[in-house]
Amino acid sequence: MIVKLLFLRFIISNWPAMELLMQSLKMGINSELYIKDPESSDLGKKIVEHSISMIDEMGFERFTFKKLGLRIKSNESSIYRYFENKHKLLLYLASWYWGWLEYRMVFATNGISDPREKLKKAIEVLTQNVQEDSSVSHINEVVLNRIIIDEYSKSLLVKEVGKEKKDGYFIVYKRLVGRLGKMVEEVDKDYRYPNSLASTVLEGALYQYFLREHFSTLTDCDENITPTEYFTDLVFSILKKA
Amino acid sequence: MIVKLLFLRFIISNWPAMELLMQSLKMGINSELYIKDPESSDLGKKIVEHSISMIDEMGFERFTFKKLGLRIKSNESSIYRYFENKHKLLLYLASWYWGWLEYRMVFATNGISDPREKLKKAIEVLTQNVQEDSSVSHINEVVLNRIIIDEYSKSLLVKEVGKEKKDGYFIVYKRLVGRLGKMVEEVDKDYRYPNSLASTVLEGALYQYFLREHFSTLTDCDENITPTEYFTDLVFSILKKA
DNA sequence: CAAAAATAATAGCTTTACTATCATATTATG
DNA sequence: CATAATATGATAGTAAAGCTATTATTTTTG
Repeated sequence: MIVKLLFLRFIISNWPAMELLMQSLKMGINSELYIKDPESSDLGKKIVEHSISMIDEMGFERFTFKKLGLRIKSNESSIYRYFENKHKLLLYLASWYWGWLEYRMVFATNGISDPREKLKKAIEVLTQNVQEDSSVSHINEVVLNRIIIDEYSKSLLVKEVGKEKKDGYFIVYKRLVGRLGKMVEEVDKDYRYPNSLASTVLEGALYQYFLREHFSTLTDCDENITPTEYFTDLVFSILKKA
Repeated sequence: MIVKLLFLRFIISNWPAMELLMQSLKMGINSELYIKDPESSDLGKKIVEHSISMIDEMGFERFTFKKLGLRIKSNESSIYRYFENKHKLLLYLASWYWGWLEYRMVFATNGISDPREKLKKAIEVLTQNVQEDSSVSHINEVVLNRIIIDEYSKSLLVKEVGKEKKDGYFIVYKRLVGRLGKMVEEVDKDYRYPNSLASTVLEGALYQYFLREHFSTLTDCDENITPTEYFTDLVFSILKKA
């Protein structure tokens, strides 16, 4: 009884934050990434939910809409009414992921006025690997984080797509890099490469996790040393001391 | 006449170096990456040569052995006698590329005794983009560099392959990161993340070139600022001063 | 309840990623 | 130089991927 009550209170107290999160996430994701908004129906949510777990299990190349249809007992053709193809679906998942990270970062750094503390917190949130499946019911953020580590680079590769479209697909990521770059500038106005540093941290953190998992000799990160520690040290060694 | 003579002298004087390069390159490349050594025949060389240009033109996913066959007026099935599939071919090209860079790096840093100067030179060679089609006749290193920037991450993604095999496919790259890591250690024995820094520099340089080309707002690199400059500054800010 | 919208079932098409077989060059060697 | 070995080419075929189209059946909603 008490448990239930507590649970209820939790839901209620978190409702506005959750709403805000969903708002902010949906706002960010470019509507050209989907044909029909997957958040708008049960089937759509199922598609997103199970595509995440299937890509994690079998890897992006072996994942197909046909297999997904079988898994969720729906029809291949129905899935095509939500996403043009699996590449767009991956872009959608990636946008969702970066939007979610952005939200958490903004939230976590919100009250902090000292630029160094703020940047430190931001790096922490952005380079930590996700441990808890927290906010949105049908999306498992832990698994999503794993597939982003393994598959994100595939989403970038876009010979087929024109500059304008490409820009749209990556607005969320671009905005996130921009924010981080700004925070770097706040700490050291004279540093000449804030955007490069920001993109290096975001991409580099994924890469270090990838290496830790698949090519451990290429990284010093392990159970003890985290990518967060490595990049925090890196960034604050580079920026001039206060 | 004078031009011809000079050219001849150049070839002759470079012959041993060239031989050595070829040796070192072939040595490095894991023989499981090909079925039949492409260096051993005209057809093999053609396959390598034209696969590079075709991947550059159309991107790795659109590139197929059938199309390559058409281009070089050979048969799809003949190509399959050299490479198991296009993914292995990409791994072969990547190994070749890293081996070539490794060779140039070792060569360029050979005489240098000061660890800082040595590391600086290494970073220069490893992060510079390739401007001249220099050493091996049938391989255009400029174009190869371009496809590595765009497609290298695809070669890494290896859900299908077991740990042991994977290690074999990437020996050259691993050795290169190892070498660079060692040079970092030589400069600062107390730095805790030499391998992570080495892998960050190699991967990060490719990424900065990629961004410069496709998402220029995410980087400060442009015609004036090079990834080499950015990473040189980064590395030497991190390592403790002499 | 009827119309509209969403989903499912089925079929079919083109391309990719191969494998297999047999024919024909090319090269090596006795 | 003959011939056996080897490399390459031509052709065919298969399974799966990556779609599109059509029609039938639910489900939603005004």
